Amino acid sequence: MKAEVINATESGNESISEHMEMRIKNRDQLTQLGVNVYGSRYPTTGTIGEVVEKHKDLKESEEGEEVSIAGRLMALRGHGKASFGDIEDVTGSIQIYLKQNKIGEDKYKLLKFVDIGDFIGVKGKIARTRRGELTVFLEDFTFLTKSLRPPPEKYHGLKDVEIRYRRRYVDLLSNPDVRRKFLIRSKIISEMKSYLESRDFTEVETPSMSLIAGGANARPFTTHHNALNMDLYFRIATELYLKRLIVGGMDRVFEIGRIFRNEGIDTKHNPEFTMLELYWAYADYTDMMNLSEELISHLCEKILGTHEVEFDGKKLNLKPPFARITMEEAFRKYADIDMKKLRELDYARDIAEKYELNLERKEDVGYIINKIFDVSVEPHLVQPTFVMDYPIEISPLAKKKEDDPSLTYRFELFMANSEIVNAFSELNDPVDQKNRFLDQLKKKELFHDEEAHPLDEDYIMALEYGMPPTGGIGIGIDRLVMMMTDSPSIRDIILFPLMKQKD
RNA sequence: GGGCCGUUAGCUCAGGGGUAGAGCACCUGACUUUUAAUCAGGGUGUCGAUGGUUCGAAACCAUCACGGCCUACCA
Repeated sequence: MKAEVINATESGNESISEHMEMRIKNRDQLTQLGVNVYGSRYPTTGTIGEVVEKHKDLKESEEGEEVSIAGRLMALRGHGKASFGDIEDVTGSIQIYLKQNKIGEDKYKLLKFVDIGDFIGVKGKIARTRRGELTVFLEDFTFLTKSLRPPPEKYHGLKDVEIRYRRRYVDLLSNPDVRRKFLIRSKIISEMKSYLESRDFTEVETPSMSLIAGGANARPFTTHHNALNMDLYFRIATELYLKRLIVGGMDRVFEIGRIFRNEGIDTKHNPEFTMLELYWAYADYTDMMNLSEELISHLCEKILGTHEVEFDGKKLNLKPPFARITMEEAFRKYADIDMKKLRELDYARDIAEKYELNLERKEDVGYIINKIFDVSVEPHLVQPTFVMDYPIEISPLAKKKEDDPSLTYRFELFMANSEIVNAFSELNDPVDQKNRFLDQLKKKELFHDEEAHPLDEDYIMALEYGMPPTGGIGIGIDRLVMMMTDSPSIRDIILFPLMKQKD
């Protein structure tokens, strides 16, 4: 018996706890009584949420309709020949009441073998108890699935962050707020799609694996295709493929895609994350600013019902228009730094030293300016703010400004001191683009910069066919979800974050 | 990568050289309108792992593993 038990339940080398043994015994007792503890479909009259909604005005003396519902048993309160319980599905939870003389002595005895966490189907009339609680007065119940492991404590839920991330299913089943966050994440993405589709954008899918990983500064993951005997990279951005589609005449495209970057992990970074990239022909970066503030405020209104969002103890007002400031103005306003002077390498180095920046030998003026910006200006950017006109060296895919070729038509949107959106008027001159790529290659050699953009000859060729003036945008979905759900860590809004192997 | 902190029962946590603790959960019994049900009884444990110090280690020391926060890099 014991051997069979272990066979059926062992996962890894873990020993069987007393709690599991009790549950396994209950399962076996039921099986011996001819009960199928892993039942099949259970036709319901609706979800628990629907039943609760439908009967929310039911008076204490009234009797509601007869319902069949299914869910996970989350609590059981025995009272001898009667018992209360709570069952829960994704839409909500409701109390159930079982009385021996209602469902019969034999059936009531089976309750002894029911454990919290089991899935059951129940049938009965809706009414209120003496305390006014909406309750299904059971006429019958059916085993749908036996649970062999005890759920976490009902009051505190599962707190251990390591187990929460490694066994998200336990986190989800015991912490309703976690479930709520992931449902919001899903809504944000689906609402984003329908919003963009309503503006005539077409959703597309571009390759996740290719010979060149371009479109961003990042180190890629590598993999290998056996049949073709070919090394491949996982994408670090969708940008260059999407712009090829603009060349091809798909004037408004977007992709909400998984991106992979082989870099550090912290509260704001997971190796795989999700980004919206969107390209709009005949538009420019001012259109992108309008679009991003409208999109973000639309999502807040539609999903949260408010423009006031609290994140990390900071109150954010996401009602448009968002503040717009050039990088040069931002430097002056928040750090009393003259950005024009920063273009002199020696001066930039001095300032960088003042901020105790580690420059890693990447002594490129644009790079240093950006680093100084990160430490001197970014900490001030709590309310949503567009920072415009980035240095050309760190913006190799953006069109340069006509009145100042050291800058580009690029902006980033900051909220709660974090970058959420990166967008620009796309560079569509193939000669300029090729030179920018070559500059990146020089950086790669000069500074051993493994994150520099690679040269993508096919992309240049595409530009040679002609890409209309285009505005493009990238939105970090994970960061946006973090803001909208007040989640301080990216791991709280990625269902299965990457964890180190244990044992 | 560096610094600090954590890992004790199924879960939430206390304990800090001398027999392993509490609440919830669980087990036994009582209870036909409870809801963090109640009442009476019962601790169910490789104290993250491995070494060391000690008469004696969950505790002290060392190393390792995993995790968290801060920091550095990146979105």
